[in-house]
Amino acid sequence: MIYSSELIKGTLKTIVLKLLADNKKMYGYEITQRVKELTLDKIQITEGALYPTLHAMEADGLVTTETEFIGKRVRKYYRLSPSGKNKTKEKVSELADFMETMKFLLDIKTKTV
Amino acid sequence: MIYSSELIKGTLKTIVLKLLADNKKMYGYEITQRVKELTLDKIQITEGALYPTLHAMEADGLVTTETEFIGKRVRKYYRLSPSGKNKTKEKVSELADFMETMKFLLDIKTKTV
DNA sequence: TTAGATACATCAGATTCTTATGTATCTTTG
DNA sequence: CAAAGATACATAAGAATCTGATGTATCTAA
Repeated sequence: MIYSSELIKGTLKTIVLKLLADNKKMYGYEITQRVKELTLDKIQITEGALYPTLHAMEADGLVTTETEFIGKRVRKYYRLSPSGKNKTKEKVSELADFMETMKFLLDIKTKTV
Repeated sequence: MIYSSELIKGTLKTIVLKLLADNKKMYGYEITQRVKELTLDKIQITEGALYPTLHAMEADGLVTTETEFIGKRVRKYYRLSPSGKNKTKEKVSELADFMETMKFLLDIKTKTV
């Protein structure tokens, strides 16, 4: 089962930030594979969604980049900046909080009508 | 604190379905207020987002509607259809599953680099 | 009487994802 | 060794969905 894409909307940035916080530096393709692997294929980040997001994060100063060559092939590594680290904390705790709220909403049993 | 709007994207439909499952019938404005109240103002559904969603759910046969007059003012009640009830189960369990996965992702401590 | 709440609805613009396309290299397999 | 598949980047048209504004109308409380 793969989660419907709407569900993943809004969490992509948080996922990427968290992965970068745990792994010092990662490149785009690696992020897509890592997420796929960690979630047993249930979350599949497409490159069309990821690359623009990474570029936006770079433009926002949340990450810095380093280009590395593996043979003749280029790899672009992303690394959290200090403000990216702060952003990660914010986003992760906001998502954790949000999930608590959603859990509460979904468990409501009391009929009010 | 109000959750960033991206976070709520993708869960709106599920929230509405679940509320309808717990409350037989509700009208649009009531849904916005109930969510606001249940989440202590942390989730605020705007009418611009809600009404198109309700209309789409009606077009999809997930809900039926009844119009009622309160004085001279109209109220449009929404009620789950049988397929809407099934959809609710699907959506709620998918979201619960997704949240488990996200929790796991956000808690990853093992550094792999 | 006037501001705020109740209650519906639509829509331009913004954001963000999907899907496809494009380029290029490396590796595995028949 | 040729072809397919994986690795790795990137962009872009179109779709979907939300924001924020606007519009209409009624009811209630100050």
